[in-house]
Amino acid sequence: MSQDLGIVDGLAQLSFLVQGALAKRAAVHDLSMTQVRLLGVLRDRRPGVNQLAALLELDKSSITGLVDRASARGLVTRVPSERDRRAVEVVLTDRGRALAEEVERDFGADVAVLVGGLTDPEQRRLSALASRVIETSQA
Amino acid sequence: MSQDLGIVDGLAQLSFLVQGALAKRAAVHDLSMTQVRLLGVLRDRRPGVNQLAALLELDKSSITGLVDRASARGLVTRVPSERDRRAVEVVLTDRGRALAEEVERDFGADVAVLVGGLTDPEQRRLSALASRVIETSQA
DNA sequence: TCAATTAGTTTGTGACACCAACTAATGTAG
DNA sequence: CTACATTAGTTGGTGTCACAAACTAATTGA
Repeated sequence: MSQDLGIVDGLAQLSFLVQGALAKRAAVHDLSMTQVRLLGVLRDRRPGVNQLAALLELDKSSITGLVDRASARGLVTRVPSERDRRAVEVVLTDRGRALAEEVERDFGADVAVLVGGLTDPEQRRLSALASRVIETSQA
Repeated sequence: MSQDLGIVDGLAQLSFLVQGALAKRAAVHDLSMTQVRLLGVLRDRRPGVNQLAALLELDKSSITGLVDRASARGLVTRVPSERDRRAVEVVLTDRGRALAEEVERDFGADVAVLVGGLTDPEQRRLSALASRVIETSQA
């Protein structure tokens, strides 16, 4: 049964599965993948526009519209920086935080289903291997 | 060191890593993620527009422009169906196939680097686990 | 045979990506 | 203490890509 796809196709297809699940959960709340990443990144940071551009690997001009739309929905706000009158800090609102947490919960349920065919030890092994790969990439 | 992120964050972050690598390799050739998926899907199929929409989970009206642009670059062609004069078959050209293979090779190199921190048996285990998850999702 | 269905395109709207050019504030060299 | 360069962020222009609704043309079926 379990036709091994090889590491390249396996990881590629798995990534499409996972991203697809996340995108669908996000779409329920009219969030694009980029919006999800924005909310995710803001959970533990209050970056300026330029830092945000670096974090999301986008052009800074793309950030303006992204934050505009999220801000129009009350998910984030622009707080003027104290030390630099040119700069702003982009900050998650309570509403934005709540929405991020909701999407995260829903997505977690999807992942549970996805890996439901694996035994608990296998799930732990997969989690550990994924973590190792991520860790490597950060070095 | 190896802080386990848990299965949810682990798979999510891994999927962003993998998709990011693929997107960058594709961007070198001015291919969007959707174009890559189009080329990938056409490797072993010659679907009509509606089937393509189902495969890519897009609206059929989105397919028209997608195929238009790929066709303008000589990557795919529209072949009129023999049996149904309304229908077309979207087919990969030699150029499209060559490009798809090139992107696949480049991306394969990225994956090799990504999992380079794992031993060979670990890589096989990861590949097997990924394959199992994918297989489950197809049932 | 003729109404309903199906295949695909067109039109219009919006999100989102880029680049280049811009304003305003900050930094720094002389 | 200016004057110039740099930095933060926005604006405007272009193109891709997604959707929905309306359309044309061919096919099906009652």
